[in-house]
Amino acid sequence: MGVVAIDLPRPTNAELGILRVLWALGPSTVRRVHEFLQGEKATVGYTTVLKFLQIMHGKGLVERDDSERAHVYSAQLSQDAAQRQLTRFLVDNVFDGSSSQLVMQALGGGGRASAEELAEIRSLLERLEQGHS
Amino acid sequence: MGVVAIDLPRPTNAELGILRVLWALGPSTVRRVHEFLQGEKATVGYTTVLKFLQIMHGKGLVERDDSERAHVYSAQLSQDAAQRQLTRFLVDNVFDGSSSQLVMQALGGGGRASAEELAEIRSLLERLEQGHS
DNA sequence: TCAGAACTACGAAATATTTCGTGGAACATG
DNA sequence: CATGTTCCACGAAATATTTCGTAGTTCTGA
Repeated sequence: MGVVAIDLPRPTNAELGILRVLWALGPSTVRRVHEFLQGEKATVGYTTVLKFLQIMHGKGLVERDDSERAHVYSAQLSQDAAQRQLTRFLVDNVFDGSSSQLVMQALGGGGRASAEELAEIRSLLERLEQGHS
Repeated sequence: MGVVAIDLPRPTNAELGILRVLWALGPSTVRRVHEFLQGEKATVGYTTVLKFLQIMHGKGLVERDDSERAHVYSAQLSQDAAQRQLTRFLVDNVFDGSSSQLVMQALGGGGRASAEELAEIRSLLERLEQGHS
């Protein structure tokens, strides 16, 4: 189905934009999401945000608590899961299946990584090298 | 422009599918691209591939040599550039701007990475740690 | 030469995505 | 209670993406 070898349906750009807000704020009303978006750069109408949330709810990307008049939405697709899915997508379709190529790219590419982060990566690396005895 | 903070226009899924073939084969005719795609899984018509190549040429994603009857297309967006762009997109929009989080994900996540690749990563890591003195 | 094969260009249908506006219900308050 | 505000549902326009089919041209081989 489709030219690209893909199974999992990636969130669209706009959906990602909404999810980012939900990940940052936690469960939120439409108004909160909308206000957050104003604060950034996007000029997007209130009902646009509402509509997206409704669509995403239909797709199962967000949960809805409609016990109050102002419905509260929360991400159903966790940030962690999205990270896994999209990283896999990138590896499979742009990095010839080589996750270490992606690592090289992410580490090298103008990357700002603190000493702490580098240490964390190193420790993970050492654990992996252990398993490679 | 749009809810997601993005400037660079990502290639669409189908476009990525075509680019992958061009990256793998190098400059190719429509027929070669189409045949390669058959070999995989996709069931896609010849004129569909042709149309995509034309559209992508219009967008500047591929180059066209039409000196022969069978035009030869080649990726204008290099695999390397696509890797940079999409990695940045992922970092910015899904990893809160933290490329090392992406590294952790790519390294950890079910990753198969050979000993050689790990060594390469380690060496890059050490170079980065140098710069952090 | 002439039928078929190989190509390109183009139109257009079918979806998917993105974006609001309108209408009506629920709520707050002077 | 009258009226302005807040909120949701829904319709629908504008665009973008994905996919072919048809028409017309050029080439090839019997």
